[in-house]
Amino acid sequence: MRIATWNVNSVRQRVDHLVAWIKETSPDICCLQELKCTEETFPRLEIEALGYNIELLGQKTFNGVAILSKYRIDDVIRGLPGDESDEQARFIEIGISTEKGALRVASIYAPNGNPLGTEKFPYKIGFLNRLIERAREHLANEEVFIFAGDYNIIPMPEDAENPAQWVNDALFQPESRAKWRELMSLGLTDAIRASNGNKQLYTFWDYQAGAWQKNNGIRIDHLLLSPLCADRLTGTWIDKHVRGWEKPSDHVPVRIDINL
DNA sequence: ATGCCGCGGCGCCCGCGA
Repeated sequence: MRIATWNVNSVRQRVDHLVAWIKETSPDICCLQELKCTEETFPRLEIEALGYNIELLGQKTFNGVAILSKYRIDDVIRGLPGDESDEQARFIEIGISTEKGALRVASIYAPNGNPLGTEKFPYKIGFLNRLIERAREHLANEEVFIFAGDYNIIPMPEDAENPAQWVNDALFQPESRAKWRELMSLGLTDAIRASNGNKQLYTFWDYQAGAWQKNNGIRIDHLLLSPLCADRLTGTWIDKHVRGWEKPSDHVPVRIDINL
């Protein structure tokens, strides 16, 4: 089974790229972030024509997450549990069934958290705390799951071409990185790191200041695997070439194969 | 340097992203 995540930075702007990339890579399940549209304006027909079921949590202008699935979707959770007052569309989770057992997949768009010193940073940390709690519950229930998405965390210095540039940024704050370690210490596996050692690999290049041309990237899009999922990991890819397409997203797709 | 670029919107500037 092939599972992917991609922050598309407006799904309506990116629908041609999305279709082309799906035809190239044929993911079974695809998590999307930053739809920047509502349920009503999501390009449903174009995606359904490729054979996908679609579940999404939309929002006008900002955020928005979706999961495309070639498998029948058994159940859906819209919104990250733990804060009824949170109105931002940043989390959707589905359950599917395979011959080898059930799988849960979440599409996550963690808050950016900038600028520091505003309410945005504690909101980011609060969101990550709720995500940790969600993972803890799944582990306690012995669920097989994948938490995929834009975490807006640079886990380690080797996850940035120029780490010094990020020291005063919410993405690389000690508190953000500590939340990442807290997730890892639950027993989750960072799929890209598990199969690439400490190699410098990026998933995001800013539109500004020629970041792409200089390869001034960061790795912030991650697939975190529960223990049984990690045991079944057979391959990982970062589809970097997509960043070179005409009018690209600033993020590229990341995908894995698992023996499920 | 807080902008550089790109996105959406009761749009022609502004907030937001990372």
